[in-house]
Amino acid sequence: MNIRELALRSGVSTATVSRALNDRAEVSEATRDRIRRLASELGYAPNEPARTLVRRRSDTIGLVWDTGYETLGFQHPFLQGLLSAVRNALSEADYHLMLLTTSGPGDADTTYLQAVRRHNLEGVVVLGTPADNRALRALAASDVPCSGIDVALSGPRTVRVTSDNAAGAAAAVEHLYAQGHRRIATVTGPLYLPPAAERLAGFRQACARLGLDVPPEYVVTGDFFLNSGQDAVRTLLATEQPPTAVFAAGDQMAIGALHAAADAGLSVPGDLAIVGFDDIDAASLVRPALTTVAQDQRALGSAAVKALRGLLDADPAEPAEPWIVPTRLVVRASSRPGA
Amino acid sequence: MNIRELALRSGVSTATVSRALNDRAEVSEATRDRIRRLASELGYAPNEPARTLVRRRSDTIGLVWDTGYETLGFQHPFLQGLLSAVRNALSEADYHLMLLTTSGPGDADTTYLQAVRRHNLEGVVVLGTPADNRALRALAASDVPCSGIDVALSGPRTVRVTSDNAAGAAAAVEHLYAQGHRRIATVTGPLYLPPAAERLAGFRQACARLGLDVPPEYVVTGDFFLNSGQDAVRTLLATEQPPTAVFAAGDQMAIGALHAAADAGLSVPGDLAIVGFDDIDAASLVRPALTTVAQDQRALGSAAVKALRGLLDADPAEPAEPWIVPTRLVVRASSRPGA
DNA sequence: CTGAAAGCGCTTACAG
DNA sequence: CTGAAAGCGCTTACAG
Repeated sequence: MNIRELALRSGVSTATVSRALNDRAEVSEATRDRIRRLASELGYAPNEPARTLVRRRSDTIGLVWDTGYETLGFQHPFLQGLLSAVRNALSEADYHLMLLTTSGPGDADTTYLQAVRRHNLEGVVVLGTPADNRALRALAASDVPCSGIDVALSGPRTVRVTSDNAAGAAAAVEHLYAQGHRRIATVTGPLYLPPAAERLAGFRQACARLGLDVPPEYVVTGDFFLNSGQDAVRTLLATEQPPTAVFAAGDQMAIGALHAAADAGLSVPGDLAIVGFDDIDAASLVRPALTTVAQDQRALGSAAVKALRGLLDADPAEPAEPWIVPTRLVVRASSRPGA
Repeated sequence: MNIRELALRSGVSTATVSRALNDRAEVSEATRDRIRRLASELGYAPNEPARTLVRRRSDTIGLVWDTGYETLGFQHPFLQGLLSAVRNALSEADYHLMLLTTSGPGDADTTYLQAVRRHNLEGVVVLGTPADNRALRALAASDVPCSGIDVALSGPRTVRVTSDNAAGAAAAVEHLYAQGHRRIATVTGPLYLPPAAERLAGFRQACARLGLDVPPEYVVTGDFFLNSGQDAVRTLLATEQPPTAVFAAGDQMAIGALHAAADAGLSVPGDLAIVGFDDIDAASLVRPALTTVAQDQRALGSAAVKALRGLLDADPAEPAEPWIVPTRLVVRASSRPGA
């Protein structure tokens, strides 16, 4: 069933069918309704490749989801929910979604860009990928609109979407302060990563605002993985004036902190309160359940899509402002004295 | 840059360019090499929609990833890794991947099927979706080849890919037996789900083989979520002859079991050994770290792709055999006495 | 081994 | 408001 058959059956030309189906103003209401009814009766579905060919646009967005082959390094703890959110936001905006890959470990040079050209993709959303790969750099440097969630893409038509890391960290500190804590330490992520740096900045600002002293030994650098959190808290507990609360800039590190506290015979939150960041699945599974700064995956996904659409309409000359998405503090047992 | 320009620059016809780029036998080696070199110099990328239009095939596979809008119910604990695996396997086989959605909560009738027709998709991989939705049923019932990972699709050209649940459960029992346990209980998933039923069957078979008695109260039905595991173990510990080991058919339930043991003042694995299934992230984050039957996500992904390709070539009349992927027991502290 | 031509299924000026 | 015609960028019999 193609448009010609449908035209024959409706007794009009293919041009009229096309106009009816695409809701063009020129077609009379009666004809339009008749054709549409017939189309859905016959189960007619327009051939998208043909439409793309002639319209020179595909209504399709590409998705870069990780660095291809075997990079385990830094992975978003919640890529899954993020992907759903992006998918939903995109389909609400009537876009299709194509998953992009670099074909293999080696030749990953302009593969993303090639895919974009080949399929007439209108833009790309980049999720939780280390930005240091050639294919991605080439893509960002091109004129293809790219929206990166927690990825700082550098290029003429790129935009970054991120949680409000600073405000989230500050909320964690304020919460601990409200519980009576005055000696609050932090375990950071690798500071060359923007989210890690921003969370630390938010931590410092909040402490300053509240008049809390942050001795240098209260800031320990981790790597977002469990062991680094455990080591960091071990170190913190060995200081002369150990903290009574720790803000870990990622949930895995916070869980490591939980383990270190247990190893030291400390009760959480009684002897040491702990707050994480992200709200990964494990945060609500461990014991005590982890208080954490939750990222709003759905909002991130829809912001990424909105940001991308902004890019599509915008003047390419003007750099796009980053989109900052609010976080939400989820208080659980690891910081709640009453628990 | 399109094929006409490239043809002009190479001094041959578009037909010859097409043949060279598609590696047809009729073209002379010299011409082919010259054209290919020029193409990559000029950064020529063929227009896929145009190719799809004329070839009537898109080299693209669709992916159904969940039931669209807001179904939280049963979610694969590791959809993320699975998706990467499918993506990699597909791109190795030179297929592109399109993410499919039902447009919204209501009108999800033939949306998947429509998308397949519109985009000329050659098949669909279905991941961790409750199969009880109309769009998916319509898709499975059609002549579109569908490969479901842990989803039993019913239709003429469908195939199921799944972990070897029975063998995995049996391996868990054998491991516990080898540690000296003779009173082993299980917490199952909802038994209308094939994986849950198969894990229980494997558990029973292994017990029978080893001559272990399984009193009825040693089989408790859960729902794959944490609380049900916790409740189940509470119940088990209240029996006259409490088990010394528990096999939980999912990691979340196993973590719940850990909590129940802790609540009862029991040490794990000393007083109660616990083994889970899946190897979700949290399994290695909790304490004691969880012994579990790991599903091989990469193998599942590539099996899904192979199964789908098998379907593409196969005689539609013959029902496809399910693909069964081996699991791997990951021994951690929750069952290792020495730990 | 190569080229001229037809055609894949649509959309969109252009003319009426 | 509608139709005839051109054309989007490719591939593939067909002829040579």
